[in-house]
Formats: sequence, structure tokens, C-alpha cells
Amino acid sequence: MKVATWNINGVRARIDNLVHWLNDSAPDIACLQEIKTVDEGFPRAEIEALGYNVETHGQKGFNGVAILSKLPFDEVNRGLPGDDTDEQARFIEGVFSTARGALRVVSLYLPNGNPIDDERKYPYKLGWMARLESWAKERLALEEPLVLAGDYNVIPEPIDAKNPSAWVNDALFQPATRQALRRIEALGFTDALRATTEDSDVYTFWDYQGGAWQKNNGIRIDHLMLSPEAANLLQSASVEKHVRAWEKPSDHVPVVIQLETEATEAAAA
DNA sequence: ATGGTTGGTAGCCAA
Repeated sequence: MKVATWNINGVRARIDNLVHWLNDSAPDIACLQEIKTVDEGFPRAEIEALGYNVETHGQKGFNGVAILSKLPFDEVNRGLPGDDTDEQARFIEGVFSTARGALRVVSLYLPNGNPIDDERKYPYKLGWMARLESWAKERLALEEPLVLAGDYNVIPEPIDAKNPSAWVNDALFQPATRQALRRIEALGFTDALRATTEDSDVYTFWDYQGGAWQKNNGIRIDHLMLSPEAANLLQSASVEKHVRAWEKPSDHVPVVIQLETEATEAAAA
């Protein structure tokens, strides 16, 4: 079972890349962020033609998340609980049935939070992370495989940036931001990519500006966080870096994991 | 050195 996350920075501007990538990489479940369209504007037909079920949580112009899945959805939940006044579309959860039982997958787009001195921005980010922590804690009690995939807008450690010093005043690398992510991990989540490599220079985002891609001036901010039950199934994790070199690329690239979801021999016998 | 690039939208904002 291949599960992917990709901030595509506008699904309508990226539809050719998205179709190419789905054919090429063939994820079973793909979590998308920044679709930047209302649900009605999502290019549903093109994706369904490739054999995917499509569930979206869209918004006009900004944000917006989706899950594409070759498996049927048993359940879909939209929006991160904890604040009824929050109208930003940043969270969608799908539940699937595998040979080993239920699998929960979330596509999340965590607030950017910049600039940090704007009271509408950075506090919203930290509040959203606190709500995510509460939600994740509840879900862990189910003791099911759960994948929290998405654009976290968090650089976890200095190793996750080419030039860490350039980010010290940025919301993505603030001590409080990193601490909030560590609190979520401390609940029992595994950072799938970091669990499979200690390498530096593993990035998922390169800014469009300043020749960042050509200089490999990247950061690692797209993550798949695994519940203990999901971590037990983890076989591999990787960054599909080549996608950044495509024509008209997103500034983010897909991150993919392989989970062992086939029936065990004992269960099959 | 506070630079410059893209998407969505509409006469700038978010990233």
C-alpha cells in the first residue's frame, strides 16, 4: 500500500502534473494540499478516470485539501475539531478497509503562520497545532493504523533545512512551532521519512524565488506521521524529488511511504 | 542586502 502526500499549489494549475504523477507513481492513497478551489472546481473527472475515488474539502482561492484513493472510502470527516469559528479548509480524514483492518489517513495543511508578529497569523498556527494534538490524542486511543500526512509548515530540526540560520525568524522554525510538533510526536507518532534516513539534504520544498531549487536551498516540511500501529507496517519512505524538475512544478514535491497491508500468512491460512 | 516567483483572484494577498 503506497500512501503519498503532496502540496500541489493549485490543482487546476497543476492538473497535467497531477495526472502525470498519478500514472507514474501510482499511489494507492494520495493526500493533496493547497488545491485552492471549491469542491465544485476540483478536476474530479480527470482523476476518477484514472481509477481514484475523490474526496475534497475545498475553499475559494486558498488552502483546500483532498484525498484520492483507489480504495473506497468507508468514512470521510472534514475539518479539524476544536474551533467552530475556523472556516479555513485544512483537514480531511478518510477511513479505509485493508486486509489487515481499518486504515485512517488524514490530509492536513497546517497554517504557515507568517509573519510571526501578526496576531492573526502565528497564534492561529499554534492554536491549530494544539487542536491537532488534542485530536491526535483521541484518535490514538483507537489503536488503529493512522497516517497524518500533509504540509506541516514545520522544519523539525536544523538538519531539515539547507540554511537553518535563514529561518530563525520564520514561523516554520520558531522554537514554539518545533516544540508543538514534538509534543504531537511524543504522543506516539513516528516521522516516517526521518525514521528511515538520517541524511541531511532531504527536502520537500524549494521556494520559487532566488533560484532555491538550482541551489538545493530546500526545507523538509511535508511529513507523514504514523501511529504506532501504522509504524509497525512501515516498509519504506522516500521523497519524489524529480517532480520538482518538471515543467511548471509545484514548489513542493510528493513524499511517499509503503505500508504492509496485505493479509499475514497466519491470517490468510 | 528585506531582494523576487507563482497561483488565484480581481485590482493585492498568501506563500
